[in-house]
Amino acid sequence: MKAELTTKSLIGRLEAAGVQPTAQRIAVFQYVMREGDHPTAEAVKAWMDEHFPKMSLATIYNTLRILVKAKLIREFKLPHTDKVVYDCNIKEHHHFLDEDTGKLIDLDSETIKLSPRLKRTYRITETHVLLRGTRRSE
Amino acid sequence: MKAELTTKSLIGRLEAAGVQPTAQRIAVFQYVMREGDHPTAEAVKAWMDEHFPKMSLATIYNTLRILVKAKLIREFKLPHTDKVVYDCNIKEHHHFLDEDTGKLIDLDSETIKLSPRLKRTYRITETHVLLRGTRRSE
DNA sequence: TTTATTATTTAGAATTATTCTAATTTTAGA
DNA sequence: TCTAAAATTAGAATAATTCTAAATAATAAA
Repeated sequence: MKAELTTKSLIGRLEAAGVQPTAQRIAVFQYVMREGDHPTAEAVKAWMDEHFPKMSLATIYNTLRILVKAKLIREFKLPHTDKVVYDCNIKEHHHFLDEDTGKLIDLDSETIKLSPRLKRTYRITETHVLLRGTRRSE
Repeated sequence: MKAELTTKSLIGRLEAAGVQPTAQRIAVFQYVMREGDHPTAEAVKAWMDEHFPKMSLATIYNTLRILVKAKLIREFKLPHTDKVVYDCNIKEHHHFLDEDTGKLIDLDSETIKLSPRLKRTYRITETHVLLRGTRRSE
């Protein structure tokens, strides 16, 4: 595991962001950062039901909201599902939905370019992109 | 009004698409094609309450679904709202959300370019883009 | 035309993800 | 330890959309 993803360092990050590191918050943060692959609140709940004594769904939603607000994780509303997806990647990036596996893949920001004319006409503050398709066999 | 948007021609398009042109369907289609600017089902309902004797919300949802399936209009799930938005523009295109006015603006498909590397790695079948920001004053 | 069949519309119930409420529990500080 | 503030909780509320089953309208057959 990457050094920055130890429980200790994650607690440090919560504190640095002004978020009290309760047992529940540590568990949710840890799951999204380490195990979860673009999890939904539902996926967090399922994991907690297995690995945490007892966490209410309300706490999961509350905690995810707090983590997003603190910019420790990001949330995405994507057009292929009604469920909000959480992402440990807080850098600006895009998504590719692999239709074979159903998995979301992060795409680097530079893989998509806006035309200069567009940037001249609009002051763009947010860019949401979801591509769908399949991986090409190599 | 453009010649192709007369009631007669819209009825013709419904028929050509194998959709029986009932009064309700003509009214909804007409509204989305002519008056509505990226309307939601709610907006369609509000308009019908003013201009159509009596149309149930179920019919509005049914009809919009039928029109989308027939590829006469398109629907978009955008990340800034939970409401589905309908669009008379059936060509592949993107959207810009003007944060000053709240209005959606259609962007030409060519305003956004995917990197060649990306296209080499993935077979992309759908591209969803929403940009947010403000219009630059000229 | 009459009748039979099929398609459409409808009101209201159901669904689903998420947020809210109000009460309880936990934590931190004096 | 005691108090106050913060966090957690169960369950109710919300909101957009879909579903259900009954009523209405339209089309086709006799």
